Parts: sequence; structure tokens; C-alpha cells
Amino acid sequence: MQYTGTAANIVRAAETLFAEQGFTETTVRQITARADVNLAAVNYHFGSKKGLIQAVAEKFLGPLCQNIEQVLDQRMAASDKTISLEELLEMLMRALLGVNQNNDHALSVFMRLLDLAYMKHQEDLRDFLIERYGSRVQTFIAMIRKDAAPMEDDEFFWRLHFLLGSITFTLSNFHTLNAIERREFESGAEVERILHRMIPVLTAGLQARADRVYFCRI
Amino acid sequence: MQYTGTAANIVRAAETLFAEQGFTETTVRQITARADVNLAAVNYHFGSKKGLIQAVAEKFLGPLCQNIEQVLDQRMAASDKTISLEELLEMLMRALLGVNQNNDHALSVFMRLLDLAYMKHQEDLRDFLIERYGSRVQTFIAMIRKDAAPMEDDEFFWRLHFLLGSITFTLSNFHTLNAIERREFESGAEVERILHRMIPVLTAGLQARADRVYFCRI
Amino acid sequence: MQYTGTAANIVRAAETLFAEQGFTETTVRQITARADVNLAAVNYHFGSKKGLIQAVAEKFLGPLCQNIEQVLDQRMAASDKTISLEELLEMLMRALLGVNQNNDHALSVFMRLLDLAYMKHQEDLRDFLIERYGSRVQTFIAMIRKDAAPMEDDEFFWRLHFLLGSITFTLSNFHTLNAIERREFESGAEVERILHRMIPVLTAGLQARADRVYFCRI
Amino acid sequence: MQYTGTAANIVRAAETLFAEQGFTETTVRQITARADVNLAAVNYHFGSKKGLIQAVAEKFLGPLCQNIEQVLDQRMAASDKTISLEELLEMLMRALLGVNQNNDHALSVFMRLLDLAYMKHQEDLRDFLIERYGSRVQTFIAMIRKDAAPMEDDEFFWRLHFLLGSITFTLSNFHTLNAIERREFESGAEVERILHRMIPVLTAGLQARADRVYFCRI
DNA sequence: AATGAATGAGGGTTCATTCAT
DNA sequence: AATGAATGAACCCTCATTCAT
Repeated sequence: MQYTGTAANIVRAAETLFAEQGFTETTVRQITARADVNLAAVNYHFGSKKGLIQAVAEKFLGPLCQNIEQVLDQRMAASDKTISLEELLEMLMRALLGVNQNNDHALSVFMRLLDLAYMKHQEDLRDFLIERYGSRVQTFIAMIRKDAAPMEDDEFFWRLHFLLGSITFTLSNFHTLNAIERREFESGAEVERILHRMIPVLTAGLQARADRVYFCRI
Repeated sequence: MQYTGTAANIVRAAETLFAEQGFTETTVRQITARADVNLAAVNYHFGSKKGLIQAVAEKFLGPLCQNIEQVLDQRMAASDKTISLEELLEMLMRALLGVNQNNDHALSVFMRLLDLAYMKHQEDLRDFLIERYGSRVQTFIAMIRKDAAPMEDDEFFWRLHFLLGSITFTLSNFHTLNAIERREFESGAEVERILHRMIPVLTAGLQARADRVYFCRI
Repeated sequence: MQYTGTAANIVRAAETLFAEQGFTETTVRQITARADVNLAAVNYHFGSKKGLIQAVAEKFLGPLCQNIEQVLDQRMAASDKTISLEELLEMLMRALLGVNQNNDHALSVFMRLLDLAYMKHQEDLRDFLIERYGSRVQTFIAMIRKDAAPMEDDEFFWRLHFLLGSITFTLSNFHTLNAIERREFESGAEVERILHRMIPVLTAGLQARADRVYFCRI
Repeated sequence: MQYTGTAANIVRAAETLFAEQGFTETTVRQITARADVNLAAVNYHFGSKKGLIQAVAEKFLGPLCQNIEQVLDQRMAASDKTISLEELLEMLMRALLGVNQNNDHALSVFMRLLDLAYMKHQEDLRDFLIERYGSRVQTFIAMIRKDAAPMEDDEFFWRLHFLLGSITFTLSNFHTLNAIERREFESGAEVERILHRMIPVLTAGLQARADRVYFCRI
């Protein structure tokens, strides 16, 4: 399951660089140079650069889903059937933190991958993720909806992506945002604090009533 | 101010491709092929690919800032000094819509640019944007804070970026999200409707109280 | 004969840049930018970059030949038929200085042109120069031979080019050499002084006896 | 130390083309085509075109300096401390010939490199050569001065460059000069003969007294 | 007489990938 | 299992030149 030796070095180097620069902007040369391995090693071990990206993705997505499912099962077994939004989001955040435990860049890469998956010509990646993790994610999303404000399907669809945007943007660019905060306020927050801060904000967003009238195009 | 002829064709083609694929993934050859102009035209008119990206950026940022400032001035002159969050966000959304009026991809490109600006090694772009538009944006942000829940500076800083993430993610990937919605719900929403839907969500997020205790790393 | 207006500006700018960087390394853009004229002006006035180079060449070669011929005629008319090498070389140096009078870079360009003419694939330039100035130069060379040491035709041919090398190298790179001298000896010599210094050296070289045995390839 | 395989083919092809056309005029595509290797091979093996030029330079400069130093040491050890100018120049010429032994174009390239090094904006190359070979050359130059006519430092500086000009010009353009000689005298001299012919000329030039009065600018 | 716009050709360089060893 | 050498394709950019005005 876990990579060892050369392959592990490559994955480690790739995570850092993907997190800092994005996937396209990171070259195989940069990765192998940082991992201190041969240039051909990426293709040897992962078939292609795309293969490496998927490997990096799976390394986190698997444990993440597993973690959430396990905690959810425990919670469901223990008591009643409805779980509050705050609690659900806290589960999610804890799971994300777990992913981050071994590598500071893991979360950034993961979020960047989600960003990438929503780009126009990335059907391949999108399908890969949906096929692998789609159904497991749906369960969790269904739980969230139960405690959100009542709303139409499409309204919920969009709100979910507002929420997803908050998470991916903040975590993709955590390094930069942290640096800015450090410069402006002379103290920077850790990932866990930011994740925690999101909970009330996202909760409020999902529970807000949507009763306003539309404005018209000028 | 507005480009004409070849330069305009280039900008138009670039907007579409940048919106669909991102900046790095889009090549000068793709742009000039789509614009049906010579390969060298990009360098002739914009100096470099980077120059073209900045040109595309300024085309929207200028009018956007101007629009917001103007509306804000009118509103301030007309009546009292405090403006509700909903109203402020509606101003913002209307201004964004205005930017989008002539080109469906304008907003996506603009949001992608913001995304790019937060990447680690993009200090150049970051500085360019701050120098050009920093102070004008600050004014608007200050207004927002007045009607947000009372909170520390750093808390506000992060919430602002949660909000920014929602906007950039949704608009960057509007094309894809719209396609998904269309497929799943057999009806797709226009940009303006999505922008409007954000208002109560973002408002609730900024006004939510932040009184919860931290959870600890597991 | 003399260029005016735009054409003159172009020639002036070209001389400087050709002198500093050589012909290939100097671009039409650099020339027109420095001359503060339109990019197309070079082609408009001189047909092509090559045409400009020839124009620059003729501007100096014409007066140079004329000057030498005139002085030579006066001297021949005035007195005896044999003129010393020193005197002939002094005529040449004075003529070169005359060429340099209006533009510090004229000599460098001229010498660089001679250098260029000896390159393998520059038959065009070679033929152009020979056709235009070949016979006039031959007369002067014949005078030189009269006061040189007695030697075979081929020996004289090579010595003449040793001499030519000294002149072209020193004057092509006068700017750099002057800067080095200035740095090392804290005083730099003017072109005229250098030209004068060459006379005894070149004279001695042409008058040296060539009576040594060959060495063998190791 | 010596290149093998593809790298050697590249160097060989580059030497010929550089000798014939100069550095700027020679394209990487020409080099790789002639060497019958992939276009990217130059960058793979030498980093850049500039890197290739330096590699070509070092291939000759190293052995050249070593050769001269070795011969000089032997000569110094064997007998008295003063060596005649003729003998010193013969050492130099033999060393140059040694460099030329394996490749007819080696000398031309080397001389063209020296020419290039004296151009205005080539400080990089100049510094590279000085740093690498400056001190070793100084020793030899000091020996030359001992048997030259007594003169001021600056006078010697210029005479040395008159001499350098003779050598670089003749050898840079040996191919062309040889062709001309062949056409005009129906027999061409080999490099070694030309090098030998230079010795008395250069010796006379360095030993000539510099006692003439200056002429004035007309 | 002069120019802004545009272009075809070609420049050096870099990419992910392959293959013989 | 791993690598040094090599490559085809594509990158952005710059060149001298042309053409309509």
C-alpha cells in the first residue's frame, strides 16, 4: 500500500511541488531532481506523469473516505439517526487533518486535484474520481442535506459547491495565505485552526434561508 | 482602451481558452489559431504571453473597480452611512455580471487569475494586482466588515478568503458545474442566478458567530 | 551623396551598433529604435539590412580611396618615384583617421566589414568590395611592395594579411581595448595615437628578412 | 576529458560550422543536422548553445596552455634564463599546431573565440577566459617582453594586440585566404607554413624601435 | 515619404517519454 | 530495479521583411 524506496521519494517530492506550483507547472525533472532519483524513475514506477498524479491522489482519498465512513458508522450505531451539521463538518475536518498528518502538503495537493477535476477537458480525472469515490461521498453528502435548510435540489447542489470552493481555495493556497497573515498580523494560524474556523461559517451558509427576490440584469 | 482588429481577436480567443483550460495549459499557438491570426501577433501586440494575460486581466479589473466605486459613491451620497451586507454583495455581484456582459468567459478568466495570484511563486502577478487595485479593493472590504459579525482581524481575514474561494471556484468552473447541473437536473442556471444565490449564503457566513471551542488534533 | 533626415539617422545608429556588436548580432529593431524611426524605414530606404550594411560601407570606402589616391598623386607629382614604407603607411593612417572624423565608430565598422568579407560564405560581399575598390587598392599595394623586403609573391601576400589583421583587430575592437588600457594603466590612448604606433611595427614586419628554416611538424 | 559518442559528434560538427560561419551565424539546428543527432542533444549534453561554445573553447585552451607551459619549463630547466623572441614564438606556433592536429577547424574556432571575446558586450566570455587562463598566459607574455625592444607598458600592450590581430585574422580566415592564394598563385600553403612565416614578421614588429614623432590630426 | 500592422520562417530551449543496458 | 542517453514534439519568442494606407 505504502510506497518505499525510490517510489516513496518521488511521491514525497511530487506532493511538495504539486502543492506549491500546481500540476502542469511542475515538471518531471523538478520532481526527480528533488527526490534525488533518476529522471526516468517516474515513468518506470508510475508509467507517466499522469499516473503519478493519480497515485498521489489515491494515497489520500482512500484513507480519507475510510476515515469518514468509519467515524460515521460508529456515530450512527451509538445513537440517534440525525447528526448536526456542525458535527458532520467537524468529522470532515478531522478526516482532512488526518490526511495531512504525515505531510504538510498533502491537503494542498488534494484540493488542487479537486480544482483540476472541475476543468473543462479533464473528464478523465473527473470520471476516475467519481468511479472510485463517487458513491462513498454521496452517503456523506446525504447526511449533510438532512440538517441543511430546506431547499430545492439544484439550490443544494450549488451551495455544496460554494462550500467546496471555500475549502479548496483556502487549503490549496494555505501556504500563501499563511504567509500573508504572518506578514500582516505577525502571527500565523495552523491548518487545524483554519479548518475549525470554517465550521460555523459553512454551517451558517448551508442553513441560511434563500428567500430573496432575484435582481435583474442591468 | 478597447482593442480592435487583430488584438481584439486575440483577446477574445485567449479569454475562451484561458477560461476552459487555464493559463499554463493554453498555448500561444492555440490562441492564434483560434483567433485566425499569425503566431507572432501575440508578441507583436502584447509583448509576450504574460503580457497578454495582464491585458486580459486589466480589461476586466478596471471596469469592475470603477463600477463598484461609482455605485458605492452614489449610494453613500444618497443616504445613511451603513450599508447592509446583502446590499454590498449585491453591488459586487452586479459589477461582476457587468464584466461578463460582453463575453461569457470573462468571469471565469478573471477568477482563474485570482486563483493563480495566490500560488506560491506568483509574487509578480500578486504584486501587479495589489499595486494596481489594492487600495480600491480595501475600501470595499472595509464596508463589508462594518456589517459582518464582530470578530478579530485575523478571523475576518480568513472568512474573507472563505468567501473568495466560493466565488472563484464557482465562477472559474461555471462551465463544468453548469454542465453537471444540466445533466443531473435537466435544467441549468445562468451566471446571474448563481451569483444571486451566493448572496444569502455568503452573508450568513460572514455574520455567523464564532464561539465554538477548538477541537484537538487526534 | 550624404544621407539626410531619416536615412541619416539610420546610418548613424547602425554605425554605432555595428561597431559595438557586429552585423549579425545587431537587429533592425535595435537600429530603428536607436534612430527613433519606424521599423520599416530600413527596408524602405535601403531595401534590406544587407543594403544598409553596404551603404555604411560605401560611405567610408569611397572617401577613403579618394583620399589616398589624391595624396598619392600629389606626392608622386611633387618628387621622386619611390616613397618610403613609413610614409605610405602614414598616408594610410591619415586617410583612415579622416574617415573617422565625423563618427567615432566609423573605423570599427569598416574594419568589421573587412573581417566579414573574409568569411567563407560571404562571396557576395567579397565580390562587391573587389569590384568596387579592388583596382584602386592594388595601386597602393604595389607602392608598398616597392619598399618592402624582397620576397616571393606568396610571401608578400601573407605578410600583407598579417598587417591587415593587426589593423582590423585593433580598430574593430578599439572600444574594448581602450577600456582595458584605461583600467590597467589609468590612461587611454586615442585612435590616432594607436594608428601612429602601428607604423614602425608594420614597417619592421614588412621589411624583415625571411631567411629562417622551417620547423617540422612534431 | 575527451567527448565520445553523440557529444563528440556534436563538438566535431560545431567546430567546422563555427570555423566557417562564426558563432552567431551557426544555428543549433545546423549543428545537430550535420552531427546527425537529435536537436535536443546539444542542450542535453552542453546545457545550451553557449555551453557548447565554452566546451569547444576549453577543448583547445587546456591542452594549449599545458603544452606551452611544459615546453617552457623544459627549456628553462635546461639552460639560461633568457629565451629569444624567435624561440618563444616558435613555441607558441608549435603549440597552436598541436591543437590543430586532430581537427582542421580547431584553430579557426579558437581564434574566432578570441575575436568574440574582445567585443563590447561579451564581458561574460572575457571573464570566463581570464579567470580560466589569464594567469597562465601572463607568464608567457612576460617572457616575450624580455626580448622585445625596451618600451613603456602601454606601448607593449598595444603591440601585443597588433600581434594578436595578425594571428587571429590569419587563422580565423585561413580557409578563405588559402583559397585565394590557391587561385592566384596556383599553390596553397599549409597552416604550419603560415605560422612559421609569421615568426620573423612578428619578431621584427616587437623589436622595432618606437622613436618617431606623432603626426597631428589633419 | 513614411508608417503601423502583420507575417512566415526560424531561433534556442524544454517537455514527457523511451530504450538499451 | 534502475539508469544514462537520447529523442520527437512542442514550447515561447524574435527575426527581417512586406503591405495597405
